[in-house]
Amino acid sequence: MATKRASQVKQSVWLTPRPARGRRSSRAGEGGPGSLDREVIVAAAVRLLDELGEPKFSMRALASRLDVTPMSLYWYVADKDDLLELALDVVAGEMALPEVGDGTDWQDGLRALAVTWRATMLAHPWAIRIYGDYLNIGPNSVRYSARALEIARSSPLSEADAMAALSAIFQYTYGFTATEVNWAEKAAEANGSTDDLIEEITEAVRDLPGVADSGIIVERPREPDHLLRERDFHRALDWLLIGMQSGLR
Amino acid sequence: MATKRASQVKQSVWLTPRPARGRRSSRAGEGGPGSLDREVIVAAAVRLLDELGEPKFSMRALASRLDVTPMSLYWYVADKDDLLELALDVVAGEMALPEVGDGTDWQDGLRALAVTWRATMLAHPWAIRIYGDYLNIGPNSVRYSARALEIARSSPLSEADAMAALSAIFQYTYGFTATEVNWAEKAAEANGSTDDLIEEITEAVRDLPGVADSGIIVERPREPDHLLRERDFHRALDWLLIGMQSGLR
DNA sequence: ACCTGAACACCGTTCAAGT
DNA sequence: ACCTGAACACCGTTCAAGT
Repeated sequence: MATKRASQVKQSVWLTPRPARGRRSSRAGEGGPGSLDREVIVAAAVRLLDELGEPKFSMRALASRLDVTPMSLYWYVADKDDLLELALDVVAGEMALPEVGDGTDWQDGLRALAVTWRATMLAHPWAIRIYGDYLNIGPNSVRYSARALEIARSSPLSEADAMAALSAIFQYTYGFTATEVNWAEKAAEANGSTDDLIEEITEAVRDLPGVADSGIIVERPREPDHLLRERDFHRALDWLLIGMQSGLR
Repeated sequence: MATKRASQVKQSVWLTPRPARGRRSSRAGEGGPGSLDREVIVAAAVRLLDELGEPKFSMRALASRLDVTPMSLYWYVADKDDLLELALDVVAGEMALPEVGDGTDWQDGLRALAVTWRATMLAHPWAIRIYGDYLNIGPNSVRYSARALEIARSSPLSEADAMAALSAIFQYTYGFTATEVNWAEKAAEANGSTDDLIEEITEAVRDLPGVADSGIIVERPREPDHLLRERDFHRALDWLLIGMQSGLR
């Protein structure tokens, strides 16, 4: 990730689309070793990433999952970076595209864009970790971005404001979801729920130098974390949308 | 990162603070090999991370920079994770704390919190990449968080809204800055400015399948990127603050 | 055309040993 | 108390070789 060719903008698989190699789906659904294929490899990568998480995922682990030598993968993908970029676009393909136009409100549209993005990333926590390392211009990502553009432009906002609105919604959603995923992963490592972890951390932080002696009160929320999270996520979206609206007069 | 002890919540150096080992600053400013110290190591780590970036930083590289064997570092820090967590708190120490109370507006306070956080992270791009992997409860981080709490509570918002407001500001700022850093890093890899990169990508994306044939117009902004970024960053903060304000009546 | 084996240049970290 | 050397269990990727 981000450790790529040091020169031009070949920064993406999608900009130098070598054709997928391997048997071109002759007799579909054959299975078993030997039936390698770029799509098969990428699909297996997504599943293994879901299983192991990004830090434990490796080319070697993927190869052994597919019952081949690590190096055989390199017949189909240029390197690990390219494979991950392909995997990201598979994930992007899972995002439900919100409707646009006539009946639907642009504010509902923007919210729906945020909601589907978050849901998809929560389903593949590794994806949000590497998301920023790639351009995300695969067919599925592009489809999503195009719809996002349409929705933003269907609003009464100026072109500049519409673009800023899209960025704002997206960057907030990115930050929120990344934080969310990190807590979930920390909780999983501690073999507990996010609530347990928050409880423990809150206790511990209370006794920290600089906290105990200052006047700050550190309270843990009295509400289950996932409910609070849901509410807070939408509350900030409300705030953003209200703010956007307000500029219209 | 995130590859830690699989059991309890010893998830942070700060929760199990082994005393820093090494000569306790006898005759300060001695320099040269042999004058190892936890602080010296962490400071060197920050500098090397600034220089190399996170992906190229390694315990071995740090050791060779300090003219010692890799393993000598492990006398002072438990592992790489702990070292990075310590480095992150050094960075947190660079954040300017906004004033709170009487004279100053809570909205200006929240904005200042976002601005200083972003500025600090832009100065140490590696920091934002690993930020989410740690609890960030070192003394400097805690000082910042405490001030953030004070500012939020100085607002007329309800306790719940004040907490949600803080999250919203922070998560938006995190998302915005992370995106910003990623673009800057991609530009650096391509040996060009962010503007050049955006230009090239925009051109390339235009010709992509699914873009060319659809009706979407992909235009590049007519304004230098850093200006646009500054404006957009603050515009979304405006929107959030307007939204928060609006709930008060 | 597709896959393998050996090898290279890396990692973080262990352990026992040196001073 | 502090530092080292050798070794282990990993990485991604090269290259030449097999079929």
